[in-house]
Amino acid sequence: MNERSDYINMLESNAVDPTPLREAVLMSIGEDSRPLAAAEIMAAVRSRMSINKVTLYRILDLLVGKGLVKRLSAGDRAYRYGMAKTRHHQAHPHFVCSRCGVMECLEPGLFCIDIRKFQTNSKRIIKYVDVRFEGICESCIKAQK
Amino acid sequence: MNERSDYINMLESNAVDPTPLREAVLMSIGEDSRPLAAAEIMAAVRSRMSINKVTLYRILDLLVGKGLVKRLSAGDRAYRYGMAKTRHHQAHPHFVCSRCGVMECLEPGLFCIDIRKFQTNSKRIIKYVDVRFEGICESCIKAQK
DNA sequence: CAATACTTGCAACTAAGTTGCATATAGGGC
DNA sequence: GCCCTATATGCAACTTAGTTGCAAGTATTG
Repeated sequence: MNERSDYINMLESNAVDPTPLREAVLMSIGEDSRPLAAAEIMAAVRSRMSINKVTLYRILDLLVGKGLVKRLSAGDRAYRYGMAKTRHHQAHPHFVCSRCGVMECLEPGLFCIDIRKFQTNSKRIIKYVDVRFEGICESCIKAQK
Repeated sequence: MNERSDYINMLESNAVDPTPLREAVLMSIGEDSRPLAAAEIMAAVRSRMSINKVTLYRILDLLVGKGLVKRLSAGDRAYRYGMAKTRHHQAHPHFVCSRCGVMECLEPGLFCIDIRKFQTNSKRIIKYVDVRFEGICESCIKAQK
């Protein structure tokens, strides 16, 4: 999807020192079409270099804090991390397979929710909406045939 | 909301032996307007009787398995448990406060998602849709003033 | 080159939930 | 009533995913 230099750029333009590990973490997330669990990111980074899990979690926290990465909940107990929405990357619903736990992105705009509508008749402040579909993914359907 | 006997009835009509602990767990969930975390259910039950955490989790698994209770994800690492949808209890979106973590139910029908629409242009089997709003709850807004 | 700040690693810890196994407790059959 | 089996509960130890404290390494800056 992107050049290495694009990731370095993203880091720098968010005032994050682009260390090799940070670059590798961001790239692992950015190069995958699906949001990944920390363990998957760890495996991806470790295929190229060595990283400690604490460092990984701290880099993830940093990237989430800087708004580069979005922390998603998959309905199980492990977060998934995906690239945050940018000009080229709209908000979209996600799908989680209840058999294998994989998370996939669905097309944006399949439906849109107007947060302001809720805002008016609510005493709460609403910031995000998260739409998650659950079911069986394509490869699990194939596998059981 | 309900009589004790209603909960016993629910259990029996789902072929679950209505032991005092199961009844207390189901009642704790049913009498609260919000879906509760396991720790909250534990506290509620323990105010009346003694229960071990393993027993609680096993009862929760059983009730979820029998379709009496729904396991919800709040975006943090603890599940919430709420009464499953019945004739009198429609599916509805939830709200989670990102400050205190409380989960609340929103009115059903504020928007409806047609699962079949997704089904047609998807190679996946979709079973549920989960809509979760995130923001600041009323009492946290008051607290900061 | 020393002082300081930032980054990474290691070990130990935490929260939420799970597993294995032992001990109740409840019904059936005789 | 007593034995046998099935189900329910409890206790301890374990697991997973993530966090904290602190030490050591690296970089930057005056």
